[in-house]
Amino acid sequence: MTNFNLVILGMEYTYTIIDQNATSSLQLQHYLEDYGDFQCVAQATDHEDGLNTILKHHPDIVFLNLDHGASLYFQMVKELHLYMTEFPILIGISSGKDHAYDAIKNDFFDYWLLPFNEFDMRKTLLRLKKQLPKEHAGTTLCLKSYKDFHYLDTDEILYLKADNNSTDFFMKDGSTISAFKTLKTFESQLPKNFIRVHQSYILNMNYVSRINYGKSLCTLKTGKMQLPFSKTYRENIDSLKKVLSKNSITTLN
Amino acid sequence: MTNFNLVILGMEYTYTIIDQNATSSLQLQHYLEDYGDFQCVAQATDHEDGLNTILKHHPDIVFLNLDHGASLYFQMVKELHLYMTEFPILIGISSGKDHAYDAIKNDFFDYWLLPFNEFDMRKTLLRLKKQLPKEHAGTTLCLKSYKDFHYLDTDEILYLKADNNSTDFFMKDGSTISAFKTLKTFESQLPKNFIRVHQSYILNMNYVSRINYGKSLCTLKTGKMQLPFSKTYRENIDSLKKVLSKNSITTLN
DNA sequence: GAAAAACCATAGAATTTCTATGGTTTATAT
DNA sequence: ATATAAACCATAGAAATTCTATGGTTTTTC
Repeated sequence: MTNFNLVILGMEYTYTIIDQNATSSLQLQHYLEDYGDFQCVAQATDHEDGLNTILKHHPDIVFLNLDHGASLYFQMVKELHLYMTEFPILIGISSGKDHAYDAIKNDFFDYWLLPFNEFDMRKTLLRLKKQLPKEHAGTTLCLKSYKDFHYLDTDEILYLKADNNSTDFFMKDGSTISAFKTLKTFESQLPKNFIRVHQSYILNMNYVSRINYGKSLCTLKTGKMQLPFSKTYRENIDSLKKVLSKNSITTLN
Repeated sequence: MTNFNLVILGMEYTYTIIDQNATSSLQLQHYLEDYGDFQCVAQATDHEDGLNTILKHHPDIVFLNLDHGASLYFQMVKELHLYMTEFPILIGISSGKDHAYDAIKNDFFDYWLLPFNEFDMRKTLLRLKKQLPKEHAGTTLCLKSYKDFHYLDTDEILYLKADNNSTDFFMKDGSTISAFKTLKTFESQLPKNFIRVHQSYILNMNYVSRINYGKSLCTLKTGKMQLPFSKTYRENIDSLKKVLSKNSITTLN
């Protein structure tokens, strides 16, 4: 079910627009760009070019302007089934409702009336996200020992500390859990909001409230605990800063 | 994703019809009855009753006649979202195409024009089956020993023979594979086309070409091999006969 | 650049999974 | 119905896997 495109590009949906009208095509592109989460992989202006484009790029979504030669487009959609198993999501675009019936018959996901209406578009895209929930990054980690399976919600982990061969998990509720594996092994297993900042520490970005470059310390939201970071992992600290800055207004000097 | 109804009733889809018109409702019911795989769990004649019915029975599919008070039905569909997570498949029915646009906007799966057209209906139902493929009964069996995982396509298994604590699998290609488990354990693990016919045998119905009640023997298609069945498993032999007869013309005396 | 700590390979301990045995129950077939 | 045969079950020891401690090596810290 999960599309290759979605996997390698993270959470983004890829799409293709098939539209004779360059203006509406561009409008749509701009909107989707603003919206985020969508990436244009190709465009086409007629059904033949469109078929080729879809087969070449396997987009997650195909937008079709049905105003000119609708029947050819519907034919194209039927032909697509000959070649594809993972079928793209189809969204029709038209200045009238005349093609709505054929659209539903051809398994279209939605139908937009021109001129574009941001409200309608937003509704469709939200419905799409609801229906195709992207792998919300394995948010649970399993520590197993023999027949014991310990499932941790990674959102509950504040940070990890290396202790020779084993690793201690420090949880939000104050508990600590030990696992007999090196910190390095968890570096690759944990979701990307976990970053290594020190020889002995991996921390959950979601709990960092402060980065002090002078003292080389990160402060956590919970209990104002302080953890060191070091030169080796400077790049990770920078990306941490970038993520944190994204959602805040920086008070500069 | 798998609906509770679907699980306990095997492969059948449950449905509800909401239709003021008793005639079309009955027509639809009859068609679905003939088609098989569909089971009516309730009916309603208006949007209020319909809402209640859907929430009570959680049908897999809801058929809606939109000819009278379409807007009320669309409102009902919107309200449904407040209460349900596993949303039913919606199929609109109408004498005209006027509601097709609203239907697609409300996430309808399909839209049928009255009078009913068997071809259209069949197409929709096949599309539905394609999209919601029922658990096609784990057709592959895994024999594991330590870190060795041996996957068998159950379609390749002719029969199983007990050998004290272990079980021998006799395959289509002539090979035999041993597993250290009793025949009984496989009785429950294998798909339902496997039946126990003897203290020492389980066989794949798909390879049975003959049942001889006089000699208490089953003959297999491959190599004309003969396996005994016994009194204890007489009921299973009868259901085997029933299945085989279903797809053949019996020459009676 | 010295000290500390993570990392890695390995070997023995802990645990689980598998197979053989004998006794018990159930099924077969005359 | 009954003697015979074979599946079934529990169990115990064997085999395989998984885990943890040790010491040596490499990397990191300050």
